[in-house]
Amino acid sequence: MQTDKMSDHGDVATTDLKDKKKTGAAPSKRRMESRRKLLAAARTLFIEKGYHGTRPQDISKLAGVGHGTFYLHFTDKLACFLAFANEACDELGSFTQAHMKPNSTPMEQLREVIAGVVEYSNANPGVLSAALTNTNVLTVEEVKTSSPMERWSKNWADLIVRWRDEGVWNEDQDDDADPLFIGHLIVGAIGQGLAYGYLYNIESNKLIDDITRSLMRSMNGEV
Amino acid sequence: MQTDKMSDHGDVATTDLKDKKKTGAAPSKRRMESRRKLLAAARTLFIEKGYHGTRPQDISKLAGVGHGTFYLHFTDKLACFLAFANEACDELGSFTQAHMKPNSTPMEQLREVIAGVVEYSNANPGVLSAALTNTNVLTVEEVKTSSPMERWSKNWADLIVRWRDEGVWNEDQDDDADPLFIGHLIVGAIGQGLAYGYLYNIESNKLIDDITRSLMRSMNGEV
DNA sequence: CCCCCAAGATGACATTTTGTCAATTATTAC
DNA sequence: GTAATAATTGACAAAATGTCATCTTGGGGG
Repeated sequence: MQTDKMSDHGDVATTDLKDKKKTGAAPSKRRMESRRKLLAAARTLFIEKGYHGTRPQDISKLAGVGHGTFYLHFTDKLACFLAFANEACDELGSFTQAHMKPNSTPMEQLREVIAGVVEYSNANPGVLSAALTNTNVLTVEEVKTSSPMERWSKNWADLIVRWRDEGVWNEDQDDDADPLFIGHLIVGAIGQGLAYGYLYNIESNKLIDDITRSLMRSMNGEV
Repeated sequence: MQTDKMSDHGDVATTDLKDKKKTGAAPSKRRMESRRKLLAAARTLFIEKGYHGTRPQDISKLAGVGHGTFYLHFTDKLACFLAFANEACDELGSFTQAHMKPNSTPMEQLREVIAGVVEYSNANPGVLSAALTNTNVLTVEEVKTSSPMERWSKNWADLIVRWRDEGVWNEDQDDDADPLFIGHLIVGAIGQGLAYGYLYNIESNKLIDDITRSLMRSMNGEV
């Protein structure tokens, strides 16, 4: 620990299986099951106790596997946290994807996606506020462009491009901002918007409406 | 460690002097100097290595004080991190305050504040991305309403109220959203906006313009 | 069905990190 | 200058992290 070897927490967006030689051997069922239990336990504990308050020990115990097994799957607590955050980000992505209604106005589509986020957040309390975070706090080594928030921003950027292609925007604009930039703004705003809603106990529908309206305006769409 | 005593990381927004009996005795000059050195070292290391990669040991050594001194000032690494984050938040507050030009339009004022944030961020690389973070990741015990981002959101809410009082907004609105809500959105958007600017090397003036324009729109002001 | 063996899991142990406190040094009040 | 108090220190104790020799499991071949 604290040795100066270049650490390898960057294997995040893909599999996170710690070792996995170049041999394309499929990970066995048994191995995958251990990993699944560990990640489930990690999720519970990171949400309940935070990063600081959670020990690899506790994760193994809750997962019902031996202590050493933890280190077969993750190099350390940080790698485990990043795996958790990425898993949550993917889950959120699929969940909101399923909320898309293809043939509607951008306003309605936007509202649907945000409703999806809020619904996911209600169904999985604490997950987003723990996972959808700037992982810079924890480490500066991670490949920044594959952090969960960064990936989610890209999803939004894609959506915005699609909307623009469909020509549904106001046209009196000379300043089409970079979709990726807008994506970042949206992600930041949603993250804080959810935090606000949670902290001050805002009713879901009001929260969805307010976030939708503000974002719609910031993108210069029709409200 | 991991004992079940109720831990006390909540003394954050105020002094963070770990003990400080009820006697209103002023902290001695010597004590304050130790604390200052510790916080300076903590800032350097948290930015350089992240939370995970920084040990209390390292902070004491870099600060040039004995190892035990660290624990005289902070209960643990988490308390130290929160003190750092709060200090940075206050610094940012003062810095942007100084950027306010009283007799100008909201648009100009908004731009000035954002320019202040960007300037601060350039002058103090890494500080905001480390400090202006959702501290939920690290701990769930902190009194949420006094987290750095929460406090910054309140500053923004005050500003928005002032602007509204001055009657500079569009009036064709039936939906004046809660200023505190807008404050949160702004803080989230700025945080991610800065991350974007840093990650993709956006020129400062363009970044300031883009953030300003988007936020102005989201608040339904004149662009 | 049973034997074999390699992937996987385990937990005792070694290492590293965190936290405490009796002893020491600096500061302040008189 | 001296006594009383505040602050610091680092050796040591407690706890967490990480390793690895050994054991277990499950699936393929006979």
